[in-house]
Amino acid sequence: MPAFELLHPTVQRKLWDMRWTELRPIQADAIEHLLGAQPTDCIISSPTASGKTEAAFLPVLSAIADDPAGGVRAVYVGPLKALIDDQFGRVEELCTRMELPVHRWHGDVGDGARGALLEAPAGVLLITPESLEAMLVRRPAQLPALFGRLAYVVIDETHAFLGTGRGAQLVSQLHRLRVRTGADPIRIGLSATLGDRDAARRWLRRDGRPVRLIEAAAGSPELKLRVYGVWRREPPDAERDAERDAERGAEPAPAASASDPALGEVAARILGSCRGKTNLVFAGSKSMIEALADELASRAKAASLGDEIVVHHGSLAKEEREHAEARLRSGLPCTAVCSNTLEMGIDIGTIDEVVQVSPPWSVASMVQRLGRSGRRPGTARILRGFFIEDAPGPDATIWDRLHLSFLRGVAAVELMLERWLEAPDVDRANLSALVHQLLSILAETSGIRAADLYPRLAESGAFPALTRADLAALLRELGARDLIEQLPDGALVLGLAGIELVEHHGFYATFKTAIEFQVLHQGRALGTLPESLLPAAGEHLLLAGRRWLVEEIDAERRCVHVSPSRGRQPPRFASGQPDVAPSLHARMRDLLLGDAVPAYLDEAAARMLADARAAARQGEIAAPLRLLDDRAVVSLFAGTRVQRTLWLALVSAGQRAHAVADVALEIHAGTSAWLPVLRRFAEAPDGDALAAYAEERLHARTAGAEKYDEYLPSALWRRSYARERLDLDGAAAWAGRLVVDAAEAEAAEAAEAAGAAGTAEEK
DNA sequence: GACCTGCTGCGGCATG
Repeated sequence: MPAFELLHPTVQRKLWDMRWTELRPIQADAIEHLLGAQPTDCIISSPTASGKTEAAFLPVLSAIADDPAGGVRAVYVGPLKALIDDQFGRVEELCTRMELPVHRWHGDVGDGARGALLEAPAGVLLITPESLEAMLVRRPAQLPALFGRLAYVVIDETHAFLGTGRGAQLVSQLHRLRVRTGADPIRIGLSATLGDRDAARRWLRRDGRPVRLIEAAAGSPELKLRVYGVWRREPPDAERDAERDAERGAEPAPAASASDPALGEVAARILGSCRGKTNLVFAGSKSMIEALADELASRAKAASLGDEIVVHHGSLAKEEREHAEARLRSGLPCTAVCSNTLEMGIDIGTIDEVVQVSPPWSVASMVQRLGRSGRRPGTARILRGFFIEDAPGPDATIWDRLHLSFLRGVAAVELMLERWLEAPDVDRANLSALVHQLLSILAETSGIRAADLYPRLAESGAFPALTRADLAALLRELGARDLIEQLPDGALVLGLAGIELVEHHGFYATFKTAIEFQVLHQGRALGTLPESLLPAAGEHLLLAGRRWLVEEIDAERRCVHVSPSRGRQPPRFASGQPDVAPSLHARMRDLLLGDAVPAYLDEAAARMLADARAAARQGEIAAPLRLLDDRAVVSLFAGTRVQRTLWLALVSAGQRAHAVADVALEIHAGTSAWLPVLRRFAEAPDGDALAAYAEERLHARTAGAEKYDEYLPSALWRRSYARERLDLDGAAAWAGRLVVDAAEAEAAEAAEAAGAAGTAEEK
């Protein structure tokens, strides 16, 4: 039967009303699968704005149209409140002719709307994982009435959940709902970019039931691609000013106007190609976003362009972000300087050009960003990359001259063109999320026997590596910390510390956030800054694309009061850095050692590549190991994890080694010192020992760790660190290879020395 | 130099 015929009559009428002339192939496939004879879980994968939401909701609404009440029949889980608000409008529009209520529930939803759902649960509910968590913890008795008849769960932006603690939380929640209410809904994942299809299916359902993959036929609109190299020839103004001040013996001016000429040049060129259009400019950091937006805005103003420059990132107030989104949708010329907050499917209308300033950390991220343009039929996707590199000065090292950041950008473009994407690790242990779900289950059940707890966690599929012994060790640790306790009848309940944790409103999220100060202008929220990097009163601050003077800091209320000003100083934000995949590093190395010049490089970028290749030849980067007089240089380009593992193997054995960016190592000792270390490591890599070193000496368990890592038994944390942050097999293979290379080099050297000695004797 | 996501219940006050 044709897909349209399978739809419920009211849904069909709605499509007539909306003057749809045909269903897209992905929608027809989804309808035929979900309304066919054997509907199963499925993943619908197709580009952004290709009608994925409708592909899921047309069949779901059809299926529940005649029986919409007696509980929520379909749940939509979204990773962002803004996305939920957008989708709420779209689903409501689809439901206008139907007697089918649509509800939304997240932190900004008022009591009235919440009451309406609780009073008569029915229809569709759009919700975040955190709000679902709050329901599980606070309203366990109401769950059967709310979700007992749940038939479908739609998970939007599935790729954002894969392999993350938040993803484990969501999968665990679905299992908990099933245990409590008996409902076992069909799961429908929606995604634009999937690096590993089988992994995505395994993540969605792990009990062996089939998961159907419904994919749009390959074939994307034409891609117009250009990569520009930009040289930073001199230090930024701030540095120069500081140096001049230092020479004069003066205090550095607090209101230094930090202007980076390279960023200014990028801004001028972006305006040149983007003026009069609607564009997204992705920059590498929030600090750079603000600095670049300021450069763009002052140039647009000086040239009297009507183009508006807006800003969008995670440290801006909701009102500021909504202003940017509305302006993008308006159709008036607009350039948004943004972070990955605009990667996901929030409605921002049609985008003409996507600009990437400084390389992204992953290929998947770049693909998501590019997916934002070329969505109008017949238009091309346009991507411009601007990669800034320091012009090498007299002190530049080989590593400076390799232009690694530029190379990472070009390598990411190359992999993107080959349709390669990073694969998420969906089999990871998710220990921090495990602690979170364990405490949450104790709150939900007000007590559960240990024998019932293991299956509830293990059978959820959220914690694939969990053994009974691991859980027992974890329970002992949590008991010792008063987070849980065991009653005389054997039931596990929350302890005093556990109750305190669960009752705090910060409990519901699996991720942690640093303490932040709110930035206010005349009582109006602009955004937030981390407590650890606050500017002082009297200093300047760029935020939300405008220039401010810090008037006063109210530590008690955690507020920074600002007023408009002319001085500019980019804000600072603390952050870690993600691990780069081995494939991306490998491609950087291939680029260095190859001789092909991609056609999309402009003249300066081609020059950068040529310079980097010359430096690579001079530095003998092709050789994995070079023995110099006072040190050994190891060129890895093997991914951050291999580098971290080898570095730990050396320093934990007392060697002086240090990392060169994340692609190489320098060992400051003779081979007689470090060769035995690597030989032992190659033969028997001991992940636990390396993790122990990282835990005790580098405080890896607190600094940069996940939210509840601090409550894990040491042994459990170490095993997961070794598995998730290190690459033991990869590093052991490298160690073995280096041992062989070093032995060969030394043998060659000895032979040469012997030969030289022989020649000397002959004389 | 380097990303992002989320949040309850209740007391107190103003307003119709």
